[in-house]
Amino acid sequence: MVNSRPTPRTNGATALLPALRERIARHALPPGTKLLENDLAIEFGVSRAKVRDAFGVLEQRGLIRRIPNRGAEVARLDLSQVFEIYAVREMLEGLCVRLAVERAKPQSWQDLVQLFGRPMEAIVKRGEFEDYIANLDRLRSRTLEAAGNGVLADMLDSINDKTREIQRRIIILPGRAAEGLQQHRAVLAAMRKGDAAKAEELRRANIRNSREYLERFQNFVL
Amino acid sequence: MVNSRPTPRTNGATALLPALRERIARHALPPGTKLLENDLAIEFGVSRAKVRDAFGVLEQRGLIRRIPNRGAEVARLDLSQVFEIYAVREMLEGLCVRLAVERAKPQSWQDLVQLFGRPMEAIVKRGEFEDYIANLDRLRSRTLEAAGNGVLADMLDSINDKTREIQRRIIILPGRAAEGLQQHRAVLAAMRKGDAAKAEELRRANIRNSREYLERFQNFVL
DNA sequence: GTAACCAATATTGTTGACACTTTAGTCGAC
DNA sequence: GTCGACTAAAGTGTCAACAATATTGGTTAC
Repeated sequence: MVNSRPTPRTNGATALLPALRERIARHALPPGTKLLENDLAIEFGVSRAKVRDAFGVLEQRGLIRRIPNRGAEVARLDLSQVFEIYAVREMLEGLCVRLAVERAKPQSWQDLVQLFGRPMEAIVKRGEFEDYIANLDRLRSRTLEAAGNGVLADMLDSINDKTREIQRRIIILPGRAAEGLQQHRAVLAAMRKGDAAKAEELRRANIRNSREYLERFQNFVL
Repeated sequence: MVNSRPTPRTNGATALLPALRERIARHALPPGTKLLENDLAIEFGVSRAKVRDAFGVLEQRGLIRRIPNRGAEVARLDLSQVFEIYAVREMLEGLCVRLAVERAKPQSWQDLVQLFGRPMEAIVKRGEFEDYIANLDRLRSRTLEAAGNGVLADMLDSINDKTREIQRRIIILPGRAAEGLQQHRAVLAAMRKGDAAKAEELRRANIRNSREYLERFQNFVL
């Protein structure tokens, strides 16, 4: 049994897919959870066929695994897959930042530069990880938007779904948030100056660094 | 009506999805072609539901476009999307070559170095584009395999499906095959020496160059 | 006590019928 | 002759019943 709330009364049909994506990404449905077509159909008030359709999409995105006649379960990422993702992510996030800098006016980053100054420092000091992550997402989505590349956006989205929870666990590792903040500041400084190449390299270094934390603390994170 | 052969007597159910992918990628089904669920169900000897499932996957991969109640048609790539793909492709193919060089023994590329010497030169001279492309695919799949990154492989596969036909048209542009061959040789030389960084940069330059051809001859290609 | 079997149940897979939407064509008013 | 409303046809979307497969729990033989 997955979840016995009667219904989270949003419009079921439309909400099904995004809702599942969300739950899987945040590990509200942790890896290995069996997904029963009937239960979900009832919970969301849709037919089983629709649930099946949604499963198809989720499988394609690599969020669930389906075994014929045995149903679907939330996909488990093993360490090697995570590292594979990191290698790709480093390239794509770097590209994203570079494109964003090339296409947007340097002063358009000013508000983010400021946000990542004192306010973020305070957030890190107080250990307010939720706010930290929310601001990181803000930076991320602003950059993606400025990059103006839909294909890239799709790929990064897909990667993000799979590693959101892992990123959260890395952020709360000792010293990581503070170190990450320094790096994001450096990236933003380069963006603010309009130095696309430098911003790209700094962003890549930032992701490599995050990856190193994962490597060091992998037992804790996975 | 899409195709009225009674059945291409492979096992329908299994063959449906790859077959459609193939036909779309080679423009056997050109962009804009309407795909009728019933016709395909009959042609492949499967139920409409299966066709629908396959459509779901194809839509997710960006190969077809579905409009509610109006059916599915082969997706049209406009120029801006193609350039978006090229930006991503440059990064990912570069990564792919770098990983391959880092993980494989340098001498493992020897046979490809030789293939891309005299034999390929002769192929280019004679304008045997099919063979040229076949060998390019060989290089490509060897590199992907050596890179050993499944996530990357999926993404490049997906990109390839969408741009296979365009790449073919670029290759037959005046001078492109010869120029491309020089570049691939340079990449392979770096790979053979085990110089991952150089191989990556050369591969990226190769793709940028291909992109420039597209830019220059876009009216002919699209 | 354990292992092998079997029946009962739960779950997924498939099918066909039906409802809804769009499209194309026809007829008639102006 | 042209425009619009109506009708018929074609195609997609939905659902519920049915079939096939896997799982569970209990029973028996050893």
